[in-house]
Formats: sequence, C-alpha cells, structure tokens
Amino acid sequence: MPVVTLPDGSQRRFDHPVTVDEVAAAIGPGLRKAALAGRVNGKLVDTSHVIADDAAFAVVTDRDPEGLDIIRHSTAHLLAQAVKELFPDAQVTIGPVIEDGFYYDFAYQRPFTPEDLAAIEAKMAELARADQKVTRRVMARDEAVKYFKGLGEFYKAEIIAAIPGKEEISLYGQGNWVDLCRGPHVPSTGKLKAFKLTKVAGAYWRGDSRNQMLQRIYGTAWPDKQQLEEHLKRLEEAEKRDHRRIGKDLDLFHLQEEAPGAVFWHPRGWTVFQSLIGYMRERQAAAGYEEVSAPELMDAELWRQSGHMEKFGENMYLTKTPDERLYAIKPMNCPGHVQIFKHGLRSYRELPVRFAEFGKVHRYEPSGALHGLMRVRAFTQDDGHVFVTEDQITSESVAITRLILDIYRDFGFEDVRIKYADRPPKRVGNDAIWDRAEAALKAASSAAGIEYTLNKGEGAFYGPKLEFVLRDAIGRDWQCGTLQVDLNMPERLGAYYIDEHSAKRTPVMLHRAMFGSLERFLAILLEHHAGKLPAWLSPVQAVVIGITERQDEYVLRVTETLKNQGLRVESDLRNEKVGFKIREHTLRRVPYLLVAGDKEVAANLLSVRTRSGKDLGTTSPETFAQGLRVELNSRGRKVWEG
RNA sequence: GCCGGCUUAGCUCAGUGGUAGAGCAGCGGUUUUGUAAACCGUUGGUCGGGAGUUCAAAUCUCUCAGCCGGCACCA
Repeated sequence: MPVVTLPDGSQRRFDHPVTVDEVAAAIGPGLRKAALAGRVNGKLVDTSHVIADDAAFAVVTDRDPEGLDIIRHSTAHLLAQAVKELFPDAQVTIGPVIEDGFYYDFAYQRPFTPEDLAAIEAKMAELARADQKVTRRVMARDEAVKYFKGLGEFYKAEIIAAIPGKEEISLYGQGNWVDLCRGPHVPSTGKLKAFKLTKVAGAYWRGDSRNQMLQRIYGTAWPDKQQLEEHLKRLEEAEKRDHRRIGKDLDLFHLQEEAPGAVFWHPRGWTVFQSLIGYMRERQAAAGYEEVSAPELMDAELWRQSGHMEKFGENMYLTKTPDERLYAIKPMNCPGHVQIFKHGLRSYRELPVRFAEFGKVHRYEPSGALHGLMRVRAFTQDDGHVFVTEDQITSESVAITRLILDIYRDFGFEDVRIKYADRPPKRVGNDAIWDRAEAALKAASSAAGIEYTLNKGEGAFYGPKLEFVLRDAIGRDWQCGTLQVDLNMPERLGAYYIDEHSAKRTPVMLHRAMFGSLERFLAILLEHHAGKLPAWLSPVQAVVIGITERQDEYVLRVTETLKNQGLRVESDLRNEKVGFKIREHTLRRVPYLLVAGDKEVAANLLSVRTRSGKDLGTTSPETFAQGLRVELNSRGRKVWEG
C-alpha cells in the first residue's frame, strides 16, 4: 500500500491506491482546490493519476513554473476546442507552450480574421465557465491513428505515426472534444481564468517553407487576471522602447520606400553612430588592429572562389557594368581583407596580422525579414580578421574573447552568454579541416575560461563560431559578437605566408565582430536604455537654457565654451517658458539641462537638471564640464552626479 | 519569399459611396517668462502608386509598392 513522501519530508500512508487529487485532499482542502497536477517521483502527472506504490510526491499549483506551463498548455487545448466548435472543418495540429503563452496551429480553408479571434476567445471563456472535466485515456497506436483519421484529423494521425513505437499514446478529452497529447493537463477547464488571444499568423507545417501554410493563433495565459494585466502592461512598456519609435521621436534616422532596408541617418543619429565607431577605433587600435578599407564592388569571380556566390548568391546584389563585367556588392568583408593580406609576401614573423574595417555590406534580405534597424539590407559591421598560425589560434582567441566582454561592460551589459556553434549541414571544406577548427575553438574557449552552450549545426559555412549573446534591461537576449575559426577561406582565396623553413603555409583566419551590425547594436542600445543613451553616446549631451532674453549673451557664451571643449552642447534661446523648454529637451532625452536666469548670470553659474528630473543644484560651467568629461571617459560605467 | 493586417497634413489619428477633418508641429503676432505644454491668428493633403466599378470613390474591386505582426531565412 502506497506511502507518499511530501516535499517537506513528511509521509502519508494510504491503505489503497490513491489519485493525486485524493492525496492533495488528504493534505488540505485548499491545496486540493489549487492542485493543477502532481509530481510523482519527479514526473508530472494529472490529478487523476493513480499512485499504487510508494512515491515521492508534490502537488503542482499555479505557483510552480510547471503549473503555469500546464495552464498555458491547457489553454491551448481550450483554444483548439473553441475553434473546432466554431469551425468544425478546421483540422488541429500542434499547440505548444511558448514564452509567456502558447499557440495552436490549424489547417483551415481560409485564414482566421481578427473578428474570428474575438469570437473564438468568447467561446473559450464560455467553455472555461462550463468547467468541463478533463479526462485522460490511453490508446493503442494503430487505433489512435485510425481514430483521428476517422475524425478527419489527418495532421494528428501523421503526428501519431511519427511517435516512437514504445511511447504511450494518450488522449485528452474535455466536453465532446478529444486531442492527442502527452499532458498533463488541468483537471477541469474552470482552472483557466485569465487568457487572451493575441494574434493570428501563417506558419508552415513542421516549420518547413516547402510545406502547406497553417493558421497559427497566439495567446497568453496566466494564473489570474491581475498577472494577465501586468503582462499586457509589460508589452506596452516594451513597445515604448521600440527603437523605430524612439528613432522618430529623437530625429535619429528614417527609412523610406525607395530604399527598403537602408537607413537615412539624420545628424543626431549619425552622431551616435560615429560615437560608436570612434569608441571601437580606440579599443581596436589598443588591441593591435590596423584599420583597412576594401572595395564595395569586386568581380563576381572572387565571390565564386570564396564560396559566397554558391551559398548566398540569391542574397547578393549584382551589377553589370557597360564593359559587360559582373560585379558583386560586398555582403561580407573577409574576401577583401584576404586580398590585402595577400598583397606582398607575408612572413610568419608578421603574424598575427589584425585587420579591422567598419565595412558597409549589402545583403538582399527577404522582404519579410526587414525590421527597423534590427534587420536591414545595408549595414555596417565592425568587422575584423586576424591572420594567425595554427599555434596562435588559442592565444588570439582568448584575447578577442576578453576584448569583447570588456567592451560590453563599457555599454553596461554585464550579463553575457556564449554559444558555441559547430559545423552546419551546408559547408565548405572537408571533415578533417572541420575537426581541427572545432577542436581549436573549443580549446581556446576553455583557455579563456568561458562557459558556453552548444548551438548545434549553426556555424558559418566556412567555420565554427562562438556567439556572444547579451541580455538587455528588460530581459531580452541579443546575439551580437562573434568569433569564428576559419581554415577554409584563406586556402580558397590563395592566401599564404612563409614559415620559418621558407615554406608556404596557409594562415588561419579568425573572423570577429563585437557589435556585429552597428545599425542593430544602436537599435539594441536605444531599446536597452529606452532612448536615454548614456551621455557619451547622446547626440546632444547638454542644452543651455535661458529664462528670458536677458540671459541670451551668457547662454551663448557658456555654450561656446563647452563646445570648444569637445562637449556636444546646444543652446535654446527660443521665446518660450522654461517649463516648455525643459519638457521638450527631457522628451528628447538630453542628459543635462543647464538653466541660466539672472541669478546664475550674476554669479557665473548654471542650474543643472538631469533628464530624469533630478535637480543637481547650481555649479560653474567649468565644474560642470569637468564632471561631464569624467563621466564621458568612464563610458557607461559611471555618471556625473554634480 | 509565405500568411494576415495596415498606408489620410511633418507627427499622432478621426472620417463606411455625396464639397477631406482634429490635436500637436510649422509660420505670423502678442507675451519676457524660474525647472515637463502661455495666448491669438494662420499655412498645409493628386487620402501610398496604378487600373477598374459607379452619375459620384479616402470609402467598393483588382494590382503594385512599402510598413506592421508572425512563419521561413539570417554569411
């Protein structure tokens, strides 16, 4: 007879097999009501699950992460049930839990409309109110296939057919609707109290663009209404951080129809962009890089040799000149850098050779992929290529890794994860070369003392890579930096150096980027800071504001003085009230507002206010400049506090 | 590229077949102002492009483009 051991170590003895529900009831009526599922010997099960033998036991409620997942999963089922009631011809496919919610894919003869969505959501609420019991039963595989085929659910039948033979096939029913599912599920639909359908979209069956397009409905679900509201609020806040919105508000850049996926940088945006470049120049020079610049346009033949034409030809811009020569606009900088390396004889004594370029590349991205500055067709990489001997891979990789991580700290990104991506299915070079490259990159990673997760099959076509992923202020991950070990490209493009025995040797090429795309990195910064860029990146670092025209001369003089010290300062002499000017510059996220009235002019002072509304008191222009300079020099690590 | 939605003044948005609107911005004045919006007046639109239906189209249909949300892709 079963003895169940609770998480606190206490035990309950039963004289007959019991269900999870019964055990929960034995512990307390409140817990029984809150029970969504059980955990028996580590395995999640329904509340109807029968425990016959001794077991470790826990009740799963909506306070457990697993409980939340179960709510979401069951809400996906509720969605499918509602769709089947309203659109009996629709076929169900899969409905997994995703971050903050769930989706369900349906095959239907027409796309669902926003009006359908409202109707479906209403039907879901109705079904939840009915508090239908959710029941589980097991069916033999062949029988299950037959069962779903009989229902006209051919996608389900296909899914079952693909389930490994030894796995149990379980069906879940609620009301008159049955779905194949691994479970577990909530005991009854009444447990689903707070959900909302968010969007409809097309999605390919089995994620393959050669397959039929299904209708995907997304939704979110939470334990209670309040948490749902909070989630919707968070989405709203994230929307306010949208770099496209901020870019417009702050007059940084725009995009227009004639140049899809290409950025028109306005003076303020370009100032930020140039600040990024200036910073990186400094860091790279200190790290032993030499800046180069390779042509934007090179003969297509070169791109054939590199392998780009074969793999990415469809995404390259080509142009035929009047002399009938075919040129490609560079989608990457590496072949150009190899040409510079190749020019002249290189000795092993010169290695490592470190080239860096703020190279503007063009890639014809699929139209549906474009997204503000995040995904564009013309962008600038802080691209570097280091030519090394095989012996130098480790030390050089360690140096690159350290540099990347240190640079991220200057931008206030402390939380950085690293992924290791190995050989992709479509690649150049033989397996022996890949074995060496992968081993070298792994060795370098452990020498650098970094931990990584595996990103299987996601390496570049010419070599494995480390991907540096940073986490922003609202918890989103962005892959930016990359380090790739390439034993293929130098050989394909005929690069070599002379070793200590006067023999020709092919160098190894390390590809690396810190920002990745400057356009995208800038977008990430805008969203991370919600537009409040640190002063060293702000297009305007301070505005000097006069209260009446009596201060005009002083305001101009102070502005001039600060500008002469290399600070980005403007004056605002407009015929407006101070409150109005403060409001405008605050909305433009200017870090410091320097107000001068008669009192300040008389004492040669400025009244300093930050964009977050903090009053830093009065100070002389000299002291302010000094403090700001300290802040600028410490990058994102420190701010001036008056 | 695929599915859906959207596109009206510089910006944010009303306007469901019958003479194109509002707020903000801009411009011209008044006001000389103390830390997130002073007041008065006023300019501004081939309603994304093209084609069609209709006596009549911002509004209905087709088509192209761009954008937005997903999917697929991402050297």
